[in-house]
Amino acid sequence: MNSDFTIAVHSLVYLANLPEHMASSEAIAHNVTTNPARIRKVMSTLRKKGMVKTKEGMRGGYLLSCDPKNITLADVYHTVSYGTLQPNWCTGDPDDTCPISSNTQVVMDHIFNKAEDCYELYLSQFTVASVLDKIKTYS
Amino acid sequence: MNSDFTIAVHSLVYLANLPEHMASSEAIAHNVTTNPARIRKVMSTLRKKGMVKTKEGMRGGYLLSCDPKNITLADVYHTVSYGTLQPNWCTGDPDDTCPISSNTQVVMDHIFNKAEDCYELYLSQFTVASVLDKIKTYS
DNA sequence: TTGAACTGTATAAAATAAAATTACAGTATG
DNA sequence: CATACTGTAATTTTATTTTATACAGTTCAA
Repeated sequence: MNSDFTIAVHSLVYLANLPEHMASSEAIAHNVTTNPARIRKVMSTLRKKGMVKTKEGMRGGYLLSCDPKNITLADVYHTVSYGTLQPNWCTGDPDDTCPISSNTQVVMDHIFNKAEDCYELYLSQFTVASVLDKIKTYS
Repeated sequence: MNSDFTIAVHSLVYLANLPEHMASSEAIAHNVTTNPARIRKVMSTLRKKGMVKTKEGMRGGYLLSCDPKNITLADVYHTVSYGTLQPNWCTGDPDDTCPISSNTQVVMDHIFNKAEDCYELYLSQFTVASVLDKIKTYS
C-alpha cells in the first residue's frame, strides 16, 4: 500500500489552510516531508478530477478549485488509490482442477471490490474541511 | 499490504472442504501456491486464537477447531492482519511549528483506526462456510 | 527405541514495490 | 529573454514481501 492517499489529503488540507488556497509543489513537499516531484504527480491526478487547478510558469502552483467542505476523503481516495485494498499477490492456481485452488482468488476479488465501496462510504463522512478542523483542535 | 489475510482465508476454506477438516502445511501450501513455512506461520497465529488445532509429529497437521459457519472473515482479518489498512509511511514532521505538518499524521491515524472497525464490520458478513459456497458456485 | 513425518521458528536470500532523486522539456511571468 | 514554475519519465535507493533453507522439538508406528 503506497501513501498517495495520505499525501493527497495532507496537500489539500495544506492548501485549504492558506488564505489564497494556493502553493507550489516545493512548499507543499516541505510541509508533507517528501519531494516536489512526488507532490506534482499526486496533484496532477487530482487536477484531472477537477479538485485543483494548476498554474504553470513563474508564480505558478496548485490552487484548490472547490470549497474544502465539498471534497470528501472518499473522492480523494477514489482518485488516487482506488483498488489498493487488495494485495497484488494471487492465491492458488487458476488452472488447478481443484476448485478451491482455482476459484478462491476470484471470490476474494469480489470481496475486496465490495470492500472498496464500503471503505469509500466510510471515508465520505470526512471532508478536507473537517480534517482541517480536527488538526486545529490538536494545536 | 501483505497477503496473510488471503492466505489464511484460503487455508481455512481448504480445510473446511476436506471431510476430516485436516491437512498438513505441505498440502495446504500446494493448494495455495506458496511454501509450507509460510503456511505454518499463518496457521500458527490462527491457532493462538483458537481457530485451528495443530497436531505435531507424524500424521500431524492442522485441524479446524470450529464450525466454518462460525468463523467470519472479520475474525480472520483481525487475527492475522489488523492494522494493515494504514500505510507505514508518515506524513509531515511532528516537530514542525506548523500544525498542518505536525498534526495531520495524528488525525489520519484516527481515521485509519476507525476504518479498521468499519472494514471488520463489512468482513463479518462473510464466513469460511459462505466463501466455500461461493467458490463452489463457480465450479 | 528408533526413524520417518510432521510443526515451530529463525535467518538469509531473492523478488517486488515504494520512495527519493535527477533530469529536462514545456509554460507563464516580469 | 531569464527565471520560476509544472509535467513526466527514467534511474537509483530503500523498504517490504515472498521464498528458501535449516534445524530443534514432537508424535507415531514399526
